[in-house]
Order: sequence, then C-alpha cells, then structure tokens
Amino acid sequence: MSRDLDIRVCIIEDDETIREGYVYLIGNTPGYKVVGSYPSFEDAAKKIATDDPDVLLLDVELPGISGIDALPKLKKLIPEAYILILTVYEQDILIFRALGNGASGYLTKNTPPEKIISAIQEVMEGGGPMSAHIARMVISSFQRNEASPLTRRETEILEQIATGKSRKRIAQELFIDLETVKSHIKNIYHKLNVHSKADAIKTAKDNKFI
Amino acid sequence: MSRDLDIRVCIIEDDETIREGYVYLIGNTPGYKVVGSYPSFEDAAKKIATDDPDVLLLDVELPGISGIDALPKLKKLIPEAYILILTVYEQDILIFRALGNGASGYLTKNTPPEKIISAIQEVMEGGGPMSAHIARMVISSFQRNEASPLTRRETEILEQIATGKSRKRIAQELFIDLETVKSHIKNIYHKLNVHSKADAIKTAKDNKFI
DNA sequence: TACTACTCCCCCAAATCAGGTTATTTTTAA
DNA sequence: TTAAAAATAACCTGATTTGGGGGAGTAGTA
Repeated sequence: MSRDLDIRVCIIEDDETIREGYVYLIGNTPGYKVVGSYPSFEDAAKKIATDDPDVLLLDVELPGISGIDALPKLKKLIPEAYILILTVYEQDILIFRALGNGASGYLTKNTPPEKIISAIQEVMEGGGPMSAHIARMVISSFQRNEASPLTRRETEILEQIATGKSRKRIAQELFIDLETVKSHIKNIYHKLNVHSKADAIKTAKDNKFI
Repeated sequence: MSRDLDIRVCIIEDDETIREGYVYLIGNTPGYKVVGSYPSFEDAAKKIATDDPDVLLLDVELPGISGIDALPKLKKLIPEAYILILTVYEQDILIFRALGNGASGYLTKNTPPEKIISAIQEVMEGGGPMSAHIARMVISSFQRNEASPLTRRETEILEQIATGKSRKRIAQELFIDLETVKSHIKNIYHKLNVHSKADAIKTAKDNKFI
C-alpha cells in the first residue's frame, strides 16, 4: 500500500509500451505513486482533475490535440500540478512553446529511468529539470551574436526602440540630443538594410543583435 | 603527470580558501587539470589566453570589475572556452545578465563537489548545467501570467505593437480594419491604465501579459 | 438576457517617423 | 601617437502615425 505522502504522478503518452514502462518504473519506486495514465489528452481531460496529481508527465506528440496545445487546458484542470514534457523532439520552437505554455521541465525520451525519477523529485523541490541539450538551447536563447554590425550605442538605441519608446523619449533618457538619436537610427537602418522600426527590430532579433 | 586529453580548467575566485578548494578538487580528479587560478579578472587577463582553458569557473562577486562585466572581455580572450558561473547570488537580474553575456552555465556555491565536476563534464558535452533553482527561474522567464486582463486578441495586438509594427501594418497582417486595431489599443490602454505604446509594453512585460 | 469579445465607423490635433547631407568631438585601436 | 571608428549634433522636407473622443453592430456565452 502506498502512503499518503507519496508523490502523485499522472502520465499522458500514446505509445502503450512506453506508457506502461513509465507506470511500472514510477509505481515501483518507493515514495511515488501513479494516479492516472492516459493515451491522449481527450482521455485524460475527463478524469485528471480527480486524480489530483502533483506531477504530470506529458508527451508532445499525441493523437488528436498535441501535448503543447493541451498544456494550457491541462493547466486549468490541474493548476497546482507541475508538468514535465517528455519527448523525442529537440526543436527549439517546440521547447520554447512548451515552456511558454506552462511546462516546468523538458526531458528527452532517452533520459534514463533514474533521471526521470530524480526529475520528478527536482520539480517538486522548486527545480526546473531539463535534459542537457535542452538546457544549452535555453541558455543559448539568452545570448547575443558576437558578430553584430551595430555599435554599442546603436544596439542600446535599437533596444530602446524595441520597448516602444519614441525617439524623443530615448534622447531624454540617454541624455543626448534628438538629432543624435536620429543619426544613430539612420546608421542602424543602413547597416541592417531596412527602412522601418519594425524591420530593424525583426532583423536584429532574428540575428540576435539585440 | 596529467595526460593531453585532460579537460583544462581555469578558476577566477577572490576568496582564497574557496579558490584553493576548487583547485584541489579539480586537480585531484582524474581527467581534469587546473591550468590557471586567479583572484580577480585583472590578474587573469594577462595570462589566461596562454592557459588555453576548455572551461572557466567564474565567480560573479570579484574585487575590481565584476564577473558579469568581465564576461565579454573574457570571451574575447578565450573565445573557445565555456564559462561557468559559480556564485552565492540567485537574483534573476544577475542570472540573465550572466547568460546574456556569454555564460554557458550557472551554479550556486552550495553545489556539492561531485556536481561541479559533472557540470564541467556536461558543458563540454554540449549541455547547459544549472542549479535547480536557477533552472526554474530560467524556465519561469518564458511563462505568461495566467491572470492577464487582456483578451486573446488584445494580447496578440500588443505583441505585434512590441515588434515595432504600425497599426496599419498590424491591421493588414491580421486581416482586420485599422479602426478595429485602434479600438483594441484603446481598450488595452484603458485596462493597463497607460497612455502610450511604451508604457503599455512595459506594463505588459513587467506583468508577463506578453 | 446580460455580458464579453471582436468588429467597424467618424472626428480631431499633435507628435513621430523616414530620409537626405554635413560636420564636430570623443574614443578606441593599431 | 596617429588614423580609424564611434558618438555627437545640426538643418532640411514631407509623409505617416499616434492618442483620444465618440458611437455601434454582431456573435457567442453564461
């Protein structure tokens, strides 16, 4: 019999073999308890709220609605639970959408069993478990392109523009003349080969200049 | 004698006791080699390029120039090396500035010795080692505020505004009338109690509405 | 039914933006 | 220490955008 303080885990995974593997792994680990396991979001939706899980292991590639799109809905059904993504995909778009939609961790499926258990433990203790490559991609998303053609001041001004501030306001806050700001902007446009704020911001963000 | 394939590690840490601790730990781990250890960036700057480290352990609170501000300069001196931040500070501003300035990992000083070793290993293999709390903070930075007062369309439009696009262009890309965009913006301003693009963007970002 | 979200219309004045050219001073790097 | 790069500022023009006021219809939902 499982104790009351067991960590309650739910699983949504369409591949039966893999799903049963997780159920077996977690069910046989002391301190953990599987309170629900489903092959799709649709199946889970009806019952998961009463399962009252602490942690949900979620596959991203599900039949019907994808795991990523299911995330916000699951969040509403079980707002207190932590959701860990388990997937074979390591595409940046998927990762960032998953994290943006409320996932608290992101593991690839080659994660060894003991690591899955420790990830569940970790997320319960306030951590954010991620596979090594995922963590690197997340960190990289914060980093700038060293080879930016923009000078320090130009970069600073373009960042300010990206916050929606007018040229006049930027001038005031940087203690320089409006004409100077305009000069910088002209130079930025020339360097990036654009003719508007929006295009400059897009180009700069795409290339990690800002 | 250390072999040629040892991972070459440098350390910049002002506290001598801690620094010597790291030197001892790493120097006595097979497969790792300490090629330099310094109490400040200024001391490191002269010699670190010839040390040719694979990984640099960097403290953020240094005498003179701070570790975070030293990061870009260190990157230029040793562009091939991975830099791991080691610190007692867990403030978000510090973390994001460090990652933005080129750090490949972020560890707190209560990290046990074996974890420091495995973090060095991990970063060499393409990972992004982070302490549990740091990882959670990084993940949280991607997440939205569920309690946003903005509707889906308003959020979408404010996001578009934040990319620098004009109302006309937003209208075209969303296939709605310019007047509709203006209506949404008025509603956004009212809800956020602001009177300009810049203030709306700032409020929305501060509160993670976008 | 009332409410919310989304859509569209009219009006207005002020402010901002994009582009051109030139030129001085300050910083940085060779 | 000198040349190059970066940052600063000026003057010009015309087109575009912005913020704010009002009102109103439609669809979907509680």
